[in-house]
Amino acid sequence: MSEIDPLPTWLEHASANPYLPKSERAIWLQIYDRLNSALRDGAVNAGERLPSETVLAQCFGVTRVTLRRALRHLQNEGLLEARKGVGIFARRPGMVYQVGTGKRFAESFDSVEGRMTTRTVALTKSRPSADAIEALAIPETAEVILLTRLHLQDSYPVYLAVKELPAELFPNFAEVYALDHSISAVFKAHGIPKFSWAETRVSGGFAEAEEADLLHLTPRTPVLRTLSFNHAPNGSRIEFTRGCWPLDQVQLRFLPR
Amino acid sequence: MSEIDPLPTWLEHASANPYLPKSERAIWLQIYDRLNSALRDGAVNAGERLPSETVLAQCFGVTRVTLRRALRHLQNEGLLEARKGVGIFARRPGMVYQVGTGKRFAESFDSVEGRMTTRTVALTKSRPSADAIEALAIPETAEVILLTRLHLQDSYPVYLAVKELPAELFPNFAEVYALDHSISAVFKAHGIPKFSWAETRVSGGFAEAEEADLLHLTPRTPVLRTLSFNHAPNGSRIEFTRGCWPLDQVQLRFLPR
DNA sequence: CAGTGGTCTAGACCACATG
DNA sequence: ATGTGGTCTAGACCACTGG
Repeated sequence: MSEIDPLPTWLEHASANPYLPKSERAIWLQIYDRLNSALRDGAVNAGERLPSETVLAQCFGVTRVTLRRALRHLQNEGLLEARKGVGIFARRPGMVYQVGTGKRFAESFDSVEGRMTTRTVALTKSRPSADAIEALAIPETAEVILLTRLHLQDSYPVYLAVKELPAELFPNFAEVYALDHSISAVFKAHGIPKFSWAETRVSGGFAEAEEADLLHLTPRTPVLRTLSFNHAPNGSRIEFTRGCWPLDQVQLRFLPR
Repeated sequence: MSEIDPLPTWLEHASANPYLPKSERAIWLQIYDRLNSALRDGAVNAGERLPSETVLAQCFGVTRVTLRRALRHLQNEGLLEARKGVGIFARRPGMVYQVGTGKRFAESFDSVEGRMTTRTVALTKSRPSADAIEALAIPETAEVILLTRLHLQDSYPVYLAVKELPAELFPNFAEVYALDHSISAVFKAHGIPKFSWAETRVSGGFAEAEEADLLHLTPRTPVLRTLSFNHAPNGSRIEFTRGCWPLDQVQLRFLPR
C-alpha cells in the first residue's frame, strides 16, 4: 500500500467504536457483522481490495487471529476472496441464478442481468472418470473429450463446468468447437440436431485449489456441485457434466416439466 | 473422562509419528488427514466421543489452535459434531439420499438402507413467512400452520423440514395429524386425495443454532437448503417447505419426469 | 465442582506476489 | 526488498455441561 493511504470512510467509523467487549455476541461475529454490512450495502465495491489484515486488525482493536476468523466466514459465504501475497478482495454479493430444467442450459441464464460469457479453460482427451464411465455407459478403456469451461457474468466467474463426451461420437469436436465454442453446434455437426436433459444431481462440497482459482474463491470454500446428463433423441448418452458453483451465488430451480 | 483413560489404538499410532514438520502439507491438514481416515475407516464409530481437544493436541504435538483447525474442517464436512461443555462426537459418514422428483417425498427415501422415521418438532400457527406469502399466494395477514419435522435414519437426523400451509384450508389439521403424523392423511381428510410436486429450489447456506442442534451439526456448518412447493389437482398451492440438509449427506436427484 | 469446547491475545516465521 | 496472506505457538479466560 502507498505511504499514507487513508482509511475508507466505512472503516473510520468502525475504528471509532470497534466492538462491544461485554456483548453476548462474540467479537469476531461483531466484526463479521460490520464487514458484512459494508460489503452488502455497497460501501465496498466488487473487485475492490480491502486494507491488509494487519491494518484491519488495528482498526477493530483485535488480533489478526480474531480478525481472520471474521474474514474466513465472509470467504465461506462468497463475499471475499483472499489472494496469497496480494490481498483480500470483495466478491460480488450473491445473485440468484435460476437454473431451470426442461429448457436448454444456455437459456437458464436468460433471466440474469448482465452479459453471460463463456471461457474455454481446457480441451483435451483422456480416459473417462469413474462417474463418466457409469453416466455415459462406456468402458473404462474408452476415450472421452474433456472440456472445462468457465461461465462469467460481466466477466465475473459464476459457474465452472467440466464436461466429458465419448470421443468416438465426435471425431471433429475440436474443429467444430473452435468456430464459436458452442456445444450444440458440435452436436449438430455430428448428426444430433436435438438433445435433451436427462437428469441432474445436486450435492455439496468444498472448492479444490484449481476450482477456487478459476471461480475467484478462497480454497476449501463450500460450493454446490451438480452432475448433469444429456442424451440424444435415440436415448444414447452423449454428455456428462460436473458443475461447481459458489455456494451463495446460485439457486437451482427444478420444475416437473 | 475417567482417571487413566487409555488412548484409542488409532491415536497411539498417531502419537508416535505426529506429523512431518517440513512437509509441503500444512500441519493442520496432516492432522485432518489422520482424523479423516480414522473416521471414514471406521476406527471411530458413529456417535462415539473423541478424546478432548487438549488430549488430542498433546497426542499430535500441536497447540489447541492448530488442532481445532483440523477439527473445524471435519465439522464442516459433517464428520464431527462439537457439543459445548460435553465433547466432540463422530457423526455418521455421509450416505447419499436420492431425493427424486415426480414421486412423492416419502418415497424418496425408499432406496435408503435403515429405517426412516419422522419426529415432529413443533406444530403451531403463525403469520406466513415472506417466502410463504409468495409461494402460497396468500396475504400477509393470513394464518399458516407451521410444522417442523425432523427426518431420521436409524435415529440419526438427516433432514429438517419446516412446512407452512394455509390454515384456512386445513381446519382440522392438528386433530388429523395427531393420528399418525401424516401430511397426506391431512390432505385426504380435507378433500385433497392427491397432490403433486410443483417446484423445488436448491441453494446453500449455513446452519443456524437451532438447525445445528436438531441435525447434530456444529453451528455455522455449511448446509444444503431446499424450497419446495406442492399444489392440489386444481392448481391451488397448499404447501410450502423449507428443507435443511447436512452438506455432505445428501445428493438431490432431479429427473425430467 | 471439574472438564469441556469457544474465544482471544501477542507474539513469530514462512511462502508468495509484486514492483 | 517489501508487504501480503497462511500458519503456528503458548499462554489465558470464559460459558457451558455433567455428575
